[in-house]
Amino acid sequence: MAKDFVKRSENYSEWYNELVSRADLAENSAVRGCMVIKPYGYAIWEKMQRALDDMFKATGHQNAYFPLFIPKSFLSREAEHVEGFAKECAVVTHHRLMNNPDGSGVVVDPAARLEEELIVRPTSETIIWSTYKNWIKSYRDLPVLCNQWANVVRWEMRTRMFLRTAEFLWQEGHTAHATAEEAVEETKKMLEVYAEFAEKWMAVPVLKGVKSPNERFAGALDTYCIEAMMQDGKALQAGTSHFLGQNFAKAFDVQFLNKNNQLEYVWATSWGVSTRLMGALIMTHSDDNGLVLPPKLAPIQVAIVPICKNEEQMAELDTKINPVVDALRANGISVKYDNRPEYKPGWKFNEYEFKGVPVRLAVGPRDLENGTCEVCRRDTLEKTTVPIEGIVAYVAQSLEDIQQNLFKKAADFRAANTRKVDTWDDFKTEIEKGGFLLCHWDGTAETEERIKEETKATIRCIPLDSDDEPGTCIYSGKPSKGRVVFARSY
RNA sequence: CGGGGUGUAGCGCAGUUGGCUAGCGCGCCACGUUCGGGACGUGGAGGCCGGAAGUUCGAGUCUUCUCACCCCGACCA
Repeated sequence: MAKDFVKRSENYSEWYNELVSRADLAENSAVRGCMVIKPYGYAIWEKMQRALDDMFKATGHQNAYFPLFIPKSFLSREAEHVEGFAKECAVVTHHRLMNNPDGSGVVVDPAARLEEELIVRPTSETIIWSTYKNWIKSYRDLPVLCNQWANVVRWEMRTRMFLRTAEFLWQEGHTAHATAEEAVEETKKMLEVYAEFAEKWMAVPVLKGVKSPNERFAGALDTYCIEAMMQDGKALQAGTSHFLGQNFAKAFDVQFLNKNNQLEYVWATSWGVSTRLMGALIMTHSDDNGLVLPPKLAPIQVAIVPICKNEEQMAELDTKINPVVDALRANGISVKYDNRPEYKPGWKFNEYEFKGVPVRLAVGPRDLENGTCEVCRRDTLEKTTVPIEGIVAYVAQSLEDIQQNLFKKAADFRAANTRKVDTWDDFKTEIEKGGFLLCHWDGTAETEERIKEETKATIRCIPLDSDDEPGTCIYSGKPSKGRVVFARSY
């Protein structure tokens, strides 16, 4: 049991903050709104990166890198785009400091003012499309399928660890295509990649859908998204994939000659997921005993705790356990054998439990006699004593079971908190309970806006796999083509 | 930018109507006993009381100014 750890039911956001800091994932930095991602948290991010990067490569993408700074004039080339980001940009105005004449440290040298200010990228469409102009002349140059792993800055008012920080890490894919159809296909393909990653790796069930015009990315024709449900019933946008049409090609004059020797503007997509996924991961699985990690993303999959009274016993345990460590590692399982004498077993149990290590093995004198070891699963906290002989297979199976079980638990939770609502009165009471509400909507921005004002709920997405029949809008009573997903969100 | 709040040891806090040597818990260091669910004892280290100015014999405490951070609203992956 975690000591002095607030329960989810008591104060969900405090639980989240405490968890992030006590599990050693991240901490606040000296810079407002910016966090330090600690080694354990970063190790999880690296595992996510690795899996995603492999998937991007497998779908034909290459990594590249574009500058952190964007000339101010670039940002304003696409009207909607600048409109969407202008209010949250960090701006570089000078390039030199000087000693303060009064002797108190350094000040900005007024003589070093930049001719044109530079924006710290909030996203890279503009700098990338200004580059693509040089890369693309002919249909033979297409498609361009690039991704970059980068940091971006959005000067947010209210920040929260991983969920919304002023600087965050992400990947952004930027592709260029000869036809609209191909670009749309790319947009959807990457949404599928994100959904697969979320479900297979993170064990987070997601809803695939398209955003209403209101919630669309600034400069996109269509924004596809995956939406996850957190344990407090709120929605979290976990990834987006945008069909940008020819907006950026026109803004940066990127044209190509097609097979008929005619000039055409290039079609674009962009897609991204960020360190926000860490927030999704934490809030989907973790419990009142701390972090719970799906085995596929756990930096340590198995922690082994020896139990002994003295050095001789420890030496004996070492000789028994080291082969087990080797055997597990030979099977691709990441193991931490924690034989530090400074910490007691009970302390270690709590430590690895709080950090979400999926499987813990404990081996003590009792086990030495019986040729067994104790296996404890983090998801269920069940303990079983098993023969040490078949331990590798047993652990491998447990890791798989945990991965499945976490997904199933999350999927069941989502199912239990998703419901159809048909009247406005019901809507107002149901939204207070949290979760996803499937409702008819008349398709207008006005209705969406009203509902948001009155209930703080927004349309999370229009589900892609909706087979719902037409109905009438929950708010206006006007005709609706199908149900959309309403929820309060992060 | 509005409304509310907090700055005292690494972290969490106490500190009375101004009063003499600024405390407590956790953590940290040393030694010993412990070790199957966060051990215990003894000893120890650690402070510009956010910053500046003022009132006073005397300021962590009162006044003014300032800075930073947190919470609630408008913005968002």
